[in-house]
Amino acid sequence: MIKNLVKMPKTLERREKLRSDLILAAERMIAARGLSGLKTRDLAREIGCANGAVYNLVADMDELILRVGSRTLLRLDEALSAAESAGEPSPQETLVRIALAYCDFAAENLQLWRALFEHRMEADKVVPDWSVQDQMQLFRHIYQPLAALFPKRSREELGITARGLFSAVHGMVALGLEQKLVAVPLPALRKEIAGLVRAMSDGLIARDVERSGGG
Amino acid sequence: MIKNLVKMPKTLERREKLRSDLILAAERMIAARGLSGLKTRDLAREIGCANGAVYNLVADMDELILRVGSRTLLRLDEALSAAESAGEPSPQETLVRIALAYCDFAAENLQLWRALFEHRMEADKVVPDWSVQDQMQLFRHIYQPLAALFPKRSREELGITARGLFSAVHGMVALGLEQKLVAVPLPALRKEIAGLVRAMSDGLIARDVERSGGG
DNA sequence: AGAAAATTTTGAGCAATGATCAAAAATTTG
DNA sequence: CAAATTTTTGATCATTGCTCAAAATTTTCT
Repeated sequence: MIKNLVKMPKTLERREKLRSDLILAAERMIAARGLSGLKTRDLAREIGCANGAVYNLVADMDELILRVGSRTLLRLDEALSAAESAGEPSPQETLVRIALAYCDFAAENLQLWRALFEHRMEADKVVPDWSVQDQMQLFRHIYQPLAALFPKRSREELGITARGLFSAVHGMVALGLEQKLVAVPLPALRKEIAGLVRAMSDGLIARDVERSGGG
Repeated sequence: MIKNLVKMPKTLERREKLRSDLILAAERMIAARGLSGLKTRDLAREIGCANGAVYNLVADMDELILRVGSRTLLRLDEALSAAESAGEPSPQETLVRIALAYCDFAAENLQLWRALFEHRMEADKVVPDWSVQDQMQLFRHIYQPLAALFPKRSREELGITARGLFSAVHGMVALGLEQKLVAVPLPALRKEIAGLVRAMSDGLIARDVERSGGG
């Protein structure tokens, strides 16, 4: 029968509250014990419902992990936004600040940040659109300073450069924070990143000038 | 009782053969179905032994995955070595060739390459030394051309730069081959990588000159 | 309000999986 | 060849994500 959408029945209210509790509990659990430490039974106990009830709130673990990822991406986005506008407006230094903010966020939210990249969708299931959109937002922070540095480049070229630069920084952070390869002290890693970002943008500018005129 | 080490009894022979079969089967299985598609029962069936026998050949799944990783790293090392010496000897172009070789290897061995980074040791177990050593070897390819470019830098500084550069390329390959973010066609990715590596080394050289004299 | 209908929650249970270990099989020794 | 030793086996355990019939709850209808 058709639901009364105005009264917001107790059931729906409770459900929304529970769903939100579930996502928060999952977030805490990943932060504390890593993606592989996330267990449905622990979650159910934590939010006070039956094992099976988790699947009334969320289609499966994949969705839950993606929801947590969405929250992590949102916070990351905020951190990058803050870095974008704090400090001197020079595009190069803005790029450096954003890179360092990315590094700091990853270090401070290690497990949640890792979960973003470790998680693999169960075979032949596609990542839902809302999650993909979340991810794409990140490049936009880096896009603006790049556009200022390279006014002649097309939107598409800039997009490619932005993704490349972002990926390079991501790699440095990823391998830098990985204890698998030699663990690097955080200050050293930050210095390394700042140096390479400056070098990359210097190099890109030099090649840009070379290309479009001044020899 | 004390084993006769000369006769190489049938048992040991068989065991070594089985162990080797096991690792090869695991390699094929990861290549075909990804790290998460690796199952002990399938492995046992594949090499023709009982389920439990897998644990006579290998301590646990972690060790097996590390053994496969060791083989993958060896092949990667060979690919990078080949790139190091093929083509013009200019250090910059050598760096570009190595980066592209890394990219190509990852693309051609996608699942095995991913397994190298996806795998996480079970909680509070340490990666054995032989595996760590394998991993460190990779930086050495990039170290030599860098030493040629920056003769004044100390061994330690060069090591840091080498790791940074390697990590940056790794990041571009990792996010570039990840269908999670927008899938990039391989030729475009290679172009992007070559461009950024050239820019990075240009930038690094400029900053080096600036630092140690001409300015 | 109260009974019937519809919905939601529950938790026992399923299937898959990594790992174990007592018993069976094979090998070596004497 | 029989006893002693080692190796292999596969039934079994514990853990998981997930399902689904039954129980509990909520809503609807009179």
